[in-house]
Amino acid sequence: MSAHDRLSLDPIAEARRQWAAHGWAAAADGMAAVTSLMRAQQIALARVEAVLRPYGVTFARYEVLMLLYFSRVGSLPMAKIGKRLQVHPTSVTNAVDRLESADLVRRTPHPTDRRTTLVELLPKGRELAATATEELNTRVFAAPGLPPENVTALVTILAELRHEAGDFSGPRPSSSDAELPAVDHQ
Amino acid sequence: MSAHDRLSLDPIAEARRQWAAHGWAAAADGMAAVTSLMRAQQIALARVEAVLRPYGVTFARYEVLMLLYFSRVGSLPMAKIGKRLQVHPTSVTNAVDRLESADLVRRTPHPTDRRTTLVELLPKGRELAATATEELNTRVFAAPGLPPENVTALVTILAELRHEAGDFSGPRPSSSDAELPAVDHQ
DNA sequence: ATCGGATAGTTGCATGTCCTACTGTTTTCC
DNA sequence: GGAAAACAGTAGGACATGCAACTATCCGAT
Repeated sequence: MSAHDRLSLDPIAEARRQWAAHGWAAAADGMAAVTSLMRAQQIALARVEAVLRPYGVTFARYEVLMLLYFSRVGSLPMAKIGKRLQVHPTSVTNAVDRLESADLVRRTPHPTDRRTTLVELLPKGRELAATATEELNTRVFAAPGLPPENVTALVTILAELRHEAGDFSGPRPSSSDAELPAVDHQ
Repeated sequence: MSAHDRLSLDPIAEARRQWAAHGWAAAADGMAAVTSLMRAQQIALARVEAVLRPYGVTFARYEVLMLLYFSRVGSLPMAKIGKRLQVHPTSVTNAVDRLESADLVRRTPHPTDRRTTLVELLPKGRELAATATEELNTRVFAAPGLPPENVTALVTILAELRHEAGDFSGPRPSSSDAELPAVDHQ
């Protein structure tokens, strides 16, 4: 993260220009979109982690915590966590290892299936989740640096991208919660 | 990456619901936006890296290559690369180390400033850049998994986010190349 | 019942990113 | 001029992520 030295020109717009100049106009927008995604994620992640740092957790671990926080029982199998967060099983192992070291969660054997390990949210973890969320909400999520209508549009567009990538098979998101973002092309 | 097992419901929409249910409605959209960004970046990166893998480079290294490819002289100072790509100096060192090992670039001393190291694109690197770009363009950038108008909208919205985050000080992107995406909120 | 395939988790390895700290250079300013 | 500040690049350390490989367990088809 950290915007080491502000540039005068948008580097992505610059790259887009280069793409067009080299006869790759058809791919210029796609390139710009992918590159923007990379950078925007970096920015968003940096903001979130800045808030979470004092709590001693990263966004990845925070997500695990919240998943458990929302689950009625307060515990979930590792595999289910990985599926919900859409990350590799090894990432779950890593996150849970660290959360366990910090006494925020605990591993428990599954009562009937000896293959699966349950991750249980401990009181300390539950409290951290609640407190950190409050702060994240006010300092980042409630003020993401975009006008509300663009936030919604962003979510909708990315939902379509995620759906297209096979993240979930449910209904196309565009038609349910929000409307398809209709961009006014001048 | 990898969409390990497709879920029936959109996990982010699910989280958004939970947020609202817990009295955090004001932050729900922001949370969804940030989370979507994380996942979308993962998806985009995975697609790109899948194409680049046979070439033996990652997206980070590819970006360095392209920067040099576009520079007239074919060489740039490390610091300038870091600023353009908006990454930490140590990341540039890392990428250049590997590119140099693969004989794609070469480090040269700066003629007048002995602090700076120039990175020079070698013929092999130039060729790889051209070939890989062709394939990336056709396999990813030209078909990013979104309708063209949404790709443009995405780029515009993210440009605003990046500008807001201080990535560049030039003109607000929304008013120059593309129009402000006007989302129809039904 | 049993064997083969699917599942759950872990470990080892490679990568990228950032941060902090440190060494040289160059520039700035008194 | 000369000291202080800024700048360029690198080394070491902490994390997260993914892949491949491996063990243990469960499940289904024969």
